[in-house]
Amino acid sequence: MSESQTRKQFVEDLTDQSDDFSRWYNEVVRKAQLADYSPVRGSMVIRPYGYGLWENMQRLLDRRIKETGHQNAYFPLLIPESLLQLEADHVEGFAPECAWVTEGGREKLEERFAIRPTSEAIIGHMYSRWIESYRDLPVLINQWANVMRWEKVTRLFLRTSEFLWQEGHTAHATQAEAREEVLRMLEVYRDFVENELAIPVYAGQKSDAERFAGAQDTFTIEALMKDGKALQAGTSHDLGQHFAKVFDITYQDESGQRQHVWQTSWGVSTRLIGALVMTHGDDQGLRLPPQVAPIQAVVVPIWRKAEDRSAVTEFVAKLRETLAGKVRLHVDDRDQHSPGWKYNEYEMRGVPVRLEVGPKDVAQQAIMSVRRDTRGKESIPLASIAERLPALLSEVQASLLQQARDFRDAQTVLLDSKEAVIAHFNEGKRGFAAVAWDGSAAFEAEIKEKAGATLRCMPSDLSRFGSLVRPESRVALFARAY
RNA sequence: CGGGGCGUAGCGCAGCCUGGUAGCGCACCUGGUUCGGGACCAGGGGGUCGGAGGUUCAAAUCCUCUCGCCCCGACCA
Repeated sequence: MSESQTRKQFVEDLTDQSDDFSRWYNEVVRKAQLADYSPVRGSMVIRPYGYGLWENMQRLLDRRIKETGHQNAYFPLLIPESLLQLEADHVEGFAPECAWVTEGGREKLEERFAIRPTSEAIIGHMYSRWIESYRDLPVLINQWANVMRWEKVTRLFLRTSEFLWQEGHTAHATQAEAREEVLRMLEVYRDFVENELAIPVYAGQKSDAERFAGAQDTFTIEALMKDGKALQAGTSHDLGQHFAKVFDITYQDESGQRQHVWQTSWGVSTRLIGALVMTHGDDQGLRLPPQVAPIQAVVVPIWRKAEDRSAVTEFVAKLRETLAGKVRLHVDDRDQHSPGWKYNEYEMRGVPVRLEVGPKDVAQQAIMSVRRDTRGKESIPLASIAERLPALLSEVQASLLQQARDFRDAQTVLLDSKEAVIAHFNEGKRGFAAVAWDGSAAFEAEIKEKAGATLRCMPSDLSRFGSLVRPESRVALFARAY
């Protein structure tokens, strides 16, 4: 039997990515205890390890949202149908996936409530009451919330009926200021996703066919998963004055004229956890970027004899003290599992660095570190671990981003025609295909129809697409997508 | 929503064709020995076979309906 066949005997073993990527994904999400299925169809339970990831993401993104002048607030879960219906495109976009509350207590409601699929309507309604003067602008509010969309086909983190996200909703005096906000937040997302999640993205604008229901323009960051499919990782919408007009959000300008505000909305969701899994994971399991990993380093104590045990325990206590407040550390001193078992377990769960402490290490007053991304080993003296380990974690973070970027770049091709794009995807190739696009809906629709690839975005950074740049067309990235 | 597949112990599966009172591996519990890449021995606990109805002396097994999940397509963060 080969090694891989032998390994299959273990419960915690995973399907190889190359055998069945979807299956690998489902297994790793559940076995690493990120999430589990719930008794509610299409809904999942986010387990502590997965929620810890989300909390770290929240903290890092929330900081950026506040640094750009926004405040958090909370709007209600239930949205009156009458409010939702005010904006035709919007309600058209969400109608098929709304869940409705029709009863309260034992009485049927006169007007049913939608469980929010997003909050433009309720927030627009409130803004119309809050905004009177140009002095009230801009309004820069974000909320962290759950939303619900009645999805027919669900997948853990990628598409569930209920999911967690943040949604920013802003109102501005001028179109230019709103557009500036849209692009500012897109850049915040790009920076957050690349630097904290180590996921490289193409930032750009959506086509009319792909933009958000009710938006004037939608901007997006698009990531590439290891199976070659693209994933929309965040969106930022220029809402123009559509919602301002239907919700009557107006202000008096300096000359006393009544004007409609210009609005934006932008969001990222727990889908980013799915992106993280599929960007970095390998056949052994997750590989988490240290910046968001719930456990940055796991300590595995090793002993043979009773006297080893006390020496090791003592050493581990010192190690713990040295690293307190510097690294998110977990010591696994459980007796029921061997060190080897623990190595496999924490590799599967993606812990960036493992610290092995056995009698040999105690004798040398050092710790054997093993990084998850390359399995590179390095013995670090206790005296320098407080400096070296954070540096090592930074190296892992940088390395994951670099690996993902190399993959994404290698999977991005420049093609010279619609036909070439169709042929590319129909040959079974994946990744991003860049092409000069005449802007016609027919061009886009034909590729979608014949090759199953959609226009992911028109990238704003054209530095690597120079040969496709023409005055009469725009550069468009096509991909098979989640 | 269309096509395909699967529901038997916590997980992975066998048993179903050819009905006869449910089994294997891992996990779990107890005791002991172990521990530097998934330890071993001994003992033990756990299942209305997804659900409902039917056929039969007898149903995990045959029939009907139903629910759920997975994969591939159409729609979406």
